[in-house]
Amino acid sequence: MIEPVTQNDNENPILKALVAENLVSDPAGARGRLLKEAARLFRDKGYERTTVRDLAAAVGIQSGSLFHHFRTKEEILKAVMVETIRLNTAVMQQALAAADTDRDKLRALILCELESITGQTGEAMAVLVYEWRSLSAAAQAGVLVLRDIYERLWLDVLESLAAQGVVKAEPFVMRRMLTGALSWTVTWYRPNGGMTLSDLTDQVIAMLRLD
Amino acid sequence: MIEPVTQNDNENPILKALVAENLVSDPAGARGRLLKEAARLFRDKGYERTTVRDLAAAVGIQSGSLFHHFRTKEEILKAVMVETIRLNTAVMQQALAAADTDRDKLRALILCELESITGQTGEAMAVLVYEWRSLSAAAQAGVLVLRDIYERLWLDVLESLAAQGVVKAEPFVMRRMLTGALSWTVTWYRPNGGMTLSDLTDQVIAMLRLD
DNA sequence: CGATACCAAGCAAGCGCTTGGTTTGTAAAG
DNA sequence: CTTTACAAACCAAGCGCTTGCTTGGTATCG
Repeated sequence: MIEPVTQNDNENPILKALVAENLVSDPAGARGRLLKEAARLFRDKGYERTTVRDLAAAVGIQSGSLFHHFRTKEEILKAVMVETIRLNTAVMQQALAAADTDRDKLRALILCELESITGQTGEAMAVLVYEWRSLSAAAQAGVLVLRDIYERLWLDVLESLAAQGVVKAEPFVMRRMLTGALSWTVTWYRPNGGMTLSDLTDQVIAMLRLD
Repeated sequence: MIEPVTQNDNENPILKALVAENLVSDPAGARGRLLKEAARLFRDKGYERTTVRDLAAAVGIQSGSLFHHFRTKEEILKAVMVETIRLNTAVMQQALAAADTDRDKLRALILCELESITGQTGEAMAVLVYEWRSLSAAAQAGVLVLRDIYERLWLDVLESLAAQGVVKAEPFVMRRMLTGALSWTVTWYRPNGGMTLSDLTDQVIAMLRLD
């Protein structure tokens, strides 16, 4: 059996709410643990290089037993993406609500996305970005609906800043540039390198000359 | 035999010079044609999803015949990266020489990189960025030497702009952000979408508030 | 005539996934 | 409190296929 693990996702209330609504798998449960390990493996090695035997070994079961929980390997990838985007959308909405000005909101968005891409908890966001083409067209369509909601959060803030003249570039272009810039951090940023994610956020703000 | 193709890489003098020095394979020759097709396939489908049979079919030979030109599949990936970086370094150096101010130089760098990432001719730059982890550690080290030269071109300009107070972020952080932002365009930018690469460059400049 | 470029065939390994059967947790029935 | 029943979770084995790569032989050409 996939051993139940002592809850170290320390009581995140947002996560708990989503688990209660059955929108995200409990990370202490079998399915949740598998998805978490899958996210880490997919991020580190890529979807194609990760075998079902790797996935099974990561949670201590036989490869065939995986297919008791998921019908295909791709279904695992899709589940990682769907649950990740749900969690991060919820986290972001809360961070936005806590920010007053549009500038603060943009900073909150940047910090949130950095945390979800490079952080320990949300290793799956990078998967969502870089393994997109590994997903079949049919599965992509399903995830896209959720993704649009997420992107809306960004565009609303950027469009507001553009209306104020603070941002000069086209919001949708700028968002895509930021997507690339922030997700790319996963390849080079290391938390123990003397630079915190808050520092990194400040650097992005400085680059955009929004301070 | 890999059919020699009528030279449609229309007499690019930089390319010709590199071919003459044996630093880059002639795209009209067998090896060059293969590398070009490989770059396209790797960019579009990813290294892992591209099989040696795909590569062979793209140039009209049997899969086994590939190994007459390259010892392993990975050697093809490395060759694509090495030749790409050599070509793009040369192209960039020329573009830099033609620019007067540091602002103009940065604009030239951005436009060059966009062209090499999304353009028809240099489809391989995206491979260099996104298939990096598919390369073995040993091969990475070899390519890294060339990559450092390329990155130096960027850092020199950014450090100069930082010294002038035009750029507020740390140059090396900013370069990495730009790497991500620019390479990510390969996933969404389409040349026939009403936006030229020059327009896109302007958007980046506007985002950085350098106009 | 020798080197170069290729083909036809196929090997060993690894892939995603299936199968048939066993263990384990749960809960009602005796 | 035990027994019985059953579904969910898992294992051991392996199937069919694809993968990167090898081999032995054959054209082609200076």
